[in-house]
Amino acid sequence: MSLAHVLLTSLLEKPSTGFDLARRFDRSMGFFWNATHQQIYRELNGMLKKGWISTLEEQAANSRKKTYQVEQLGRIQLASWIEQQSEPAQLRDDLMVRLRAEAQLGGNNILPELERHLKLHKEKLSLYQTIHEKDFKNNEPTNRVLFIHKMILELGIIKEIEWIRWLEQMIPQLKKFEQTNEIGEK
Amino acid sequence: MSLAHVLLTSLLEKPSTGFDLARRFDRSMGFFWNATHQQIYRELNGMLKKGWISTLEEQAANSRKKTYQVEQLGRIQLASWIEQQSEPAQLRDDLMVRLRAEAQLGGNNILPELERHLKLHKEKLSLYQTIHEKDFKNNEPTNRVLFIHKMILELGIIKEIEWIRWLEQMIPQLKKFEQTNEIGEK
DNA sequence: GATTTTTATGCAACATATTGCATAATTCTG
DNA sequence: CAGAATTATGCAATATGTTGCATAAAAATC
Repeated sequence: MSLAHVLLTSLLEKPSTGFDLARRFDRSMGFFWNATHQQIYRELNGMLKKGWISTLEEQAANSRKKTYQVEQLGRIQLASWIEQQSEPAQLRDDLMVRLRAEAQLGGNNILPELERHLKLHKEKLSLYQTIHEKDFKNNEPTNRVLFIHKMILELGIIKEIEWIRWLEQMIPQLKKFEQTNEIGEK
Repeated sequence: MSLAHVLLTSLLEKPSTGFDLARRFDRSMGFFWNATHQQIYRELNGMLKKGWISTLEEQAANSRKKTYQVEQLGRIQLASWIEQQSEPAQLRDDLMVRLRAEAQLGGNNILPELERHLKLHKEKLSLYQTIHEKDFKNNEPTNRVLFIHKMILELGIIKEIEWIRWLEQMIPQLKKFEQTNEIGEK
């Protein structure tokens, strides 16, 4: 159960509302974890009941907005969770399944989807690069926390670059097979 | 629900038992999809009920072993599923969460885990490279199916290489921070 | 100032995944 | 050939994730 621990980490950085957290998942957080607002609200309520987090009292009474902060119990929980081992993230990549299925069944309808993904990866890369420029202009952060954040972001950037490179190799070669077929049919 | 479609694709390649399929997930299949034997058996039973697959009759009667094959309904299902769009796989990487959490809480206990992951990625790379050498000795497959299989495998290889490269950059730099701390404390 | 959009939270139902346990045939090993 | 390891399947309980819907305050737009 690490969604809870992602949220705890995020809340340690800055007390936030569920909505804020959801937004952060769409940005810097998003490339190593994702969650819908539903999951986030449910998890926040769960952690509140367990006493890992609490709401700030200073909220305007008429608003539904709730800002959460980490309690001592949450810190202890997070610290002990860090010690645990975990296996490398295992992929579940729909596009690869489709590619392999399409290879098996024949047809050549996968190209538009590959091109769509190429575009999406380029957009994501561009987003990460913008964040990188904004947050890490100066080359070598002396601060350990900043260094780790920088490295995590750079891993995200590398992954997007590799996707783009792979797709840009894949697409023209699949097109070649398509042409070969057309010629063959004539 | 694409586990079903992974299994269909796998069964199209070769009629298999649940156990066979589970084993294949640990190998070439594993880097773009994973599943426990539990999920696989449950899904196979589900697909059997829906008539997407059937068992081969020729089984020895006294054995519990069941070999499944794809039915016409399964083929149709798979073909129509291929047409659908899907978003790029979203990561959920425990190690990145731990890194960021540890950055936030302080401490420097994450190094052994990073080193363990480095070892695991090297092992996986080595496994993929063995498969690559075995299956794709000749450089350019003229067969479209083989070409796709080769490219998928190469994506897996690239990803492992990038992990290794990243971890090998990360580990010594974190060690430097550790040393700096020790000197600071003297 | 009425309407739309964005911010903000949540329930309920359903789908999918994980974990621990249980079972039994088959093959390997001493 | 007895015992251990591997092959082979599955139930039940729990945990986690997704989808569709509902609500309402606050801010922006017309």
